[in-house]
Amino acid sequence: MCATRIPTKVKPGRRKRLDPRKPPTQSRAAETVNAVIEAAARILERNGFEGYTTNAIAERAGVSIGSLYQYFPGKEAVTVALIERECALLLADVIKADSIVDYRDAVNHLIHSAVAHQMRRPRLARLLDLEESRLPIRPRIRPASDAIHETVLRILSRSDSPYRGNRKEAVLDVFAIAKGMVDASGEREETDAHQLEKRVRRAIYGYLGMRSVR
Amino acid sequence: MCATRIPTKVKPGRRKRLDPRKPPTQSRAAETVNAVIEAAARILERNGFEGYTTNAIAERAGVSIGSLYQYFPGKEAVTVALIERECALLLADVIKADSIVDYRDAVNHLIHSAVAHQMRRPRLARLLDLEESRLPIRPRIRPASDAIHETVLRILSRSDSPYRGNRKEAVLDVFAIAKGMVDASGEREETDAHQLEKRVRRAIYGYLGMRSVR
DNA sequence: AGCGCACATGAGCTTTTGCTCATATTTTAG
DNA sequence: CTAAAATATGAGCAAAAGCTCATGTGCGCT
Repeated sequence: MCATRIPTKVKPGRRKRLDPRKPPTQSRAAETVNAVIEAAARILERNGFEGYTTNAIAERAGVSIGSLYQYFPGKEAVTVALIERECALLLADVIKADSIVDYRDAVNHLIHSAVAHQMRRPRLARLLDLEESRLPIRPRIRPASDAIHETVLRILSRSDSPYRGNRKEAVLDVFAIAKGMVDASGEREETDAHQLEKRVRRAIYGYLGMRSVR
Repeated sequence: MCATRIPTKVKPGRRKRLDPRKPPTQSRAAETVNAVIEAAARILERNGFEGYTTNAIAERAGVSIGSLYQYFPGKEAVTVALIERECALLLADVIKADSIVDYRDAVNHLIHSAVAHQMRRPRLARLLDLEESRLPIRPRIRPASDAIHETVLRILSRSDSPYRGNRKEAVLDVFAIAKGMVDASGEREETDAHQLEKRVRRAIYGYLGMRSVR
């Protein structure tokens, strides 16, 4: 019963929240949240952006659409959560470079992390990169993203680094090179990570002015 | 009068055409087509994907929505036409590398073309790159795209090229490097093309095993 | 002049998709 | 055991966007 629906007036200027609505407190709620995020990942992997809708995500997750919206204010929030998750995974690996003493080995580890991360779920990684640059989502993803950048910056700033240029710029460029090559490789469905890694090393060594080892 | 609308049954499997519907024969029609393409470019440049709709494109072009659909079977077809146009522009510049005798100069020209192309309308170029990899549009864009790749391949295959690896692979990698760096640079709204060009050269020289000039 | 075809128009229909809310179920706490 | 809080459900609304078609206008040709 009850009255007809009051039209939802949304002021055009109003920004949509991208953070989860309620932090889940019970474990079943946490499961729901995870199921939703993983479902989103699987849909992206299988069908790309085609059919990447909230209803489809909820269905695939085996939860109702209402539940999805209980924890995420909108579709983009799900994507952001997914990006955060993947980003955290990458960070966990990247950060190990700090404990590698040899400069060259540390750089190699960074490159390896990037390539391995993209090769784990290539299509997903590539599509998330696209989404990340398409949406102005930055704020929410920043923490993890910044931590990664800072790690790379730390490596490039070591006393035994031969690099003498603008280091912050170098971090961004190195990222751009790796991302560019690795995404392109994923797009044409290459599978040989080792082979790709060698090529990325060539480009980055060249950029950083490091001599290649024969 | 006449019956109620017969619901347009579209089989899910049916592919949508991406090529223009009718080739315009009169000059006013050609003008319409151009206006639509340029309107699409301007909307992408100004507002990004937000509001990039067929209705908006038609309105901005100063033509009716019906006219748009007379020449383009759908929104994506407009995007494809726009990409083709930009791609042709790039090709026209890239192809000049063939007549540059010195190998290093030729490579530099290629890099310069790529950077200049992206700097001309940075946001547009970047968004089109995104669309290009997001949509499975390849078939229509292939001709121009292939011609560009072949030019690069020709340069890398010259007898005085020191590069000894898999050349087709190198073409793709060089593209990936340039595109990655240049898109990233556009994203953070850099404006110094010359500066960027130098950095791209470092990476590509490194990849190709060319010595940098001091 | 006048016929025919290319071109142009835009109201409005269909589809798609994001999202809400009234209600039901489960869990936790006292 | 019971009440309250957390969680789950899904029919269905609203908005946005894609697209059609009946109709009108202008251009070229004989």
